[in-house]
Amino acid sequence: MAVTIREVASAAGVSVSTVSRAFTAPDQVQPTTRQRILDAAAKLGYSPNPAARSLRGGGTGTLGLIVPDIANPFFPPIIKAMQARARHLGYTVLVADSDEREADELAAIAAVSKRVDGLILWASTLTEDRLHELAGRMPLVVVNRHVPGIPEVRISLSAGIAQAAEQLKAYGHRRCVFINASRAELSRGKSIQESFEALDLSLSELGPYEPRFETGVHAATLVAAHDATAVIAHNDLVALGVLHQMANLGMSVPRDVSVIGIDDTLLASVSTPSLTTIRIDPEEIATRAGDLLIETIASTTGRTGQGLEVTSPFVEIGSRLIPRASTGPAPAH
Amino acid sequence: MAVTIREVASAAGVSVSTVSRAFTAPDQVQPTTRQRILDAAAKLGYSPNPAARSLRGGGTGTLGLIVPDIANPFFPPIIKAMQARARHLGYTVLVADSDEREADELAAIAAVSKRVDGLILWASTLTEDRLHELAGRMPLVVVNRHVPGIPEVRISLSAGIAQAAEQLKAYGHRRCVFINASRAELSRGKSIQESFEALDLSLSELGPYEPRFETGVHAATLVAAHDATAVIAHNDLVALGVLHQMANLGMSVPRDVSVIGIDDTLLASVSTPSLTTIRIDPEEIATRAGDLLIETIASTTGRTGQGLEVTSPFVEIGSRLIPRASTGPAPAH
DNA sequence: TTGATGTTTGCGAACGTTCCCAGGGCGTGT
DNA sequence: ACACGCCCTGGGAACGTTCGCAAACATCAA
Repeated sequence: MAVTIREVASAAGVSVSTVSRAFTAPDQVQPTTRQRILDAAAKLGYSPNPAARSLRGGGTGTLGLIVPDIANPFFPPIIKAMQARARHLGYTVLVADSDEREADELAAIAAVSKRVDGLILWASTLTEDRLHELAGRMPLVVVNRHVPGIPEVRISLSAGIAQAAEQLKAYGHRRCVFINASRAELSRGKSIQESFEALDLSLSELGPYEPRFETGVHAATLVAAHDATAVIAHNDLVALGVLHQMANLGMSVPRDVSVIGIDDTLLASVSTPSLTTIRIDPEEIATRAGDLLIETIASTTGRTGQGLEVTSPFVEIGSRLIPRASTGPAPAH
Repeated sequence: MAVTIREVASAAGVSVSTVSRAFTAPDQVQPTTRQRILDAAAKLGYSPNPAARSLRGGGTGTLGLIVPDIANPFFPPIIKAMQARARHLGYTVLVADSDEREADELAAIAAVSKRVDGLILWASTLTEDRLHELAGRMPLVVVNRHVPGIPEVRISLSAGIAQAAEQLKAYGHRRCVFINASRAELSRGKSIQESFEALDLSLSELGPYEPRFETGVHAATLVAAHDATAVIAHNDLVALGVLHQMANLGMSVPRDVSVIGIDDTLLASVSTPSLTTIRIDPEEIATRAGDLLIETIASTTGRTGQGLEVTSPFVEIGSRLIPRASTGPAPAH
């Protein structure tokens, strides 16, 4: 069996209370006693039982993260970064995915909710009412979703898009196409439309389609029909579909057409040609979302998050263009 | 506060024991009573507190999975599949990564070990002694690692490699290159060497390098020097590096040279040209590893895994060739 | 009718921890 | 010398659940 606090106590010749304090409130116990306890604990290989701790009411020390799809290459770096951040703050992260179906999301929430101190819901499919109800039951942070009264992290593409528009403009492009493959109501199209208009670039929108490779393949064949010389895709995966089909059609990227992705996933850096894309920094978003949740937890428990400065319950993450080889000067004519 | 078993008990007019049994041993309680309890529980929104459960000694209902790198595109589909399998069997999965460093792996193990019923260690960096010690303390399954006496899942590439060799042979290739980018002692090279020899194909080995995109880029320039017409890379990522550099060198794939990857990650299916690769089925490996762990847990606890047939503590996962567009006939001469 | 057997239920201890409360020791100001 | 306060420590209840034990009741054979 695992070694308990009691064994450490008798080994150190103190009571269990003192051992407990030696770990949770080190300054309330005399340094010499404390050292004796720590030594005994180390020798016995003691570490506190999280189940007992959380039963007593101390929280679980775990954050829940529910993303649409773990296998979507956009998320793994975020998960990884959040793990790192959370561990640094003494938390563990429990990840699950919703497959973008409400039923699965509810199942995932049910599976993790009792094991975590709070939940980060990424692009939740739940109704606003349900989210409010959930937020009443436990600390909640939503990402890529706006629900009044619930702490939120939002990804803003506008900076990256503006940079993309600038680059295309500078390269002499005039007519562009946006491939909309968003299944959610919040399309990236509106923001793009505005940025391009501001620079006097014509932009046609294709779709909406599903955010799949084949969508890019399909849409690529339509680009020529729009007489466009640049394509901006809903994400890197779709952009790769475009790249693929352009090659099939005997067109050269970026000589004949420029292609821009969104997300800066691994895909973008290893494609041929490498993909110019709009980057959303996974570390930043993971850190901000994690911190926001911990802060929300702290404010409900009263227990203070260790050294986190107070932030607004609304956080915006920026983006920027990562120029690579898939964009270049517009063809002469 | 959350609703407890006591409230359900008084609502249903029975004792807490009976409520507990209604959930954990349904056949020990009279059907009518049981129904009354279930109704009350549903109305109150009761669900058992996992912390209390595991404190009492019932296990945590969680499996730990430690992989080298969550962001490596090979793992997300495996994680996803294991989550699905585990949930189906009433378990949750807690994932962490080791970054292939012993210190980080130990930290990850420390962080999760008290919260899980057992651990799956993927390509562990730990010494055999440490692993044995760990296995003595909790149920353990290792993947891609052989330690006598510890349940193991091994990935066998031989079938896929044989198919690859066959295909290259049939396409008339004679001289091939293998890019070794394994940091572990167990290189994929030996198995490959054997398969190719068996078909009378010449195989030169490059490396060992790090398993990175740039490795492929670098190695590609060496292929011509070996007078080879086919490349088999340590994994898809390295293969994409080869593809990338071949394009830079003005060589066409598969016209001038054929390229084969390993793993069949998302990368392989969306590259241009799409990548012929050796597939390891993520669902199979996740299922087998998960089941093996649950079984190991059951055999130590005495608690029987729900309806899993007994398997040997050694499981081998096969592989097969996924032919795509990066392989083709050898150049005429 | 009686004893044996089986089914359904309740009581209460135990899991490992935290934290409130109280008590003892010691220094300080009067 | 006394009272007061502070620092350090120990005792013990509580968290929500499971499970061994035994009581209550029904069934059935002799």
